[in-house]
Amino acid sequence: MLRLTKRTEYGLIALVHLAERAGATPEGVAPEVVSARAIGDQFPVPRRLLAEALKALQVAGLLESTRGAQGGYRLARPAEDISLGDVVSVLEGAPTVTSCVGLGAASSNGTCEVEPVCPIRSPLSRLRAGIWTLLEGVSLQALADRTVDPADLFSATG
Amino acid sequence: MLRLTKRTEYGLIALVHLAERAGATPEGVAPEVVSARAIGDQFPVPRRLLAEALKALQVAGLLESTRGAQGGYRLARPAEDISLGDVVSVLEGAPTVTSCVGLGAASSNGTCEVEPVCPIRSPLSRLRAGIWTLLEGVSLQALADRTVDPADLFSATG
DNA sequence: CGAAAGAGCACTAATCTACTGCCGATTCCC
DNA sequence: GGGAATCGGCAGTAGATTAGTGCTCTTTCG
Repeated sequence: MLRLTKRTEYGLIALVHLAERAGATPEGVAPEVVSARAIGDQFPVPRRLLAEALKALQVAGLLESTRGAQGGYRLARPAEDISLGDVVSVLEGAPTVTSCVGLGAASSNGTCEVEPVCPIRSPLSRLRAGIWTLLEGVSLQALADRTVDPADLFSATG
Repeated sequence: MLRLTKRTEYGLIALVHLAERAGATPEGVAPEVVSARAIGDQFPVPRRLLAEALKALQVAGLLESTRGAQGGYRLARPAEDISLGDVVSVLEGAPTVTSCVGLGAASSNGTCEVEPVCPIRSPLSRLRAGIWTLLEGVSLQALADRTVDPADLFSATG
């Protein structure tokens, strides 16, 4: 129901946390490597799930991981260069906003132009596409900035 | 996964259809009453589910229904005055973007200010709130207008 | 009265979600 | 070198949500 999964939530919490830590770093290569355990201790999130989310983000290239003792995660890129679209697509799976999806078997063959139904171009698909575009435009940094009103997240800066 | 249910899709399809029909009407009290069956015949949607969506929309006051033969549905308000937020909240259920939801049992009591975790104000909650605000700003009319690029749905006019 | 069309009600199958546990591979610290 | 911390990989379970279908009742037009 227009909801994001816990997995995304956990990942987002971790990312925001990392973003703040990274921000505190003077410069250089972000020595702030935070372990999954550390995050799990700070927030009431199941460690295993958190670890999964982090792993997924690492595989996707949004996070860099350091193994072994003293290891942990850190942002692979500055928070400004990570869009919510990136994060959500990794954590929630593919957007499924390709072209004409949404009407089930009838339009699953890919040829949508001759589809007698396609004139409507599934409103929901358009909606999803719109939302998705928005997510692309908002950076992790903006989300992490708690001084920003959620309502303004997508409007002005992004 | 950030997805809207089929139910919403069906409802949206119906609404868009009705909006177009209503637009064709010269003026007055929209004689264009369309039956669920008629819609079901035009689009590859399960009639039962479509009917459920329509019923829900009627109960919520977005649609008006006429029973008996020759009956059907029509928009209770002009398409410009129906926001996607209205539609989605009816079809998908409550937004769940009240205040501090999203962290499960820990913050389910309502008192969130003393919550030791709340400093982060669950990123996902903020995200949801943002998306929701957007939905409020887009009218059914805008969605129905197929000349509008999905990417622009939320930006300019709304 | 009969047909059309909106309500109301219950049930099933499939998918997704959330969570948990255990062990192997790495790497730092002592 | 050994111990401990941490990431990484793999399997499985219980619950919730979603999608879909059928049948009957009530209302209303013709």
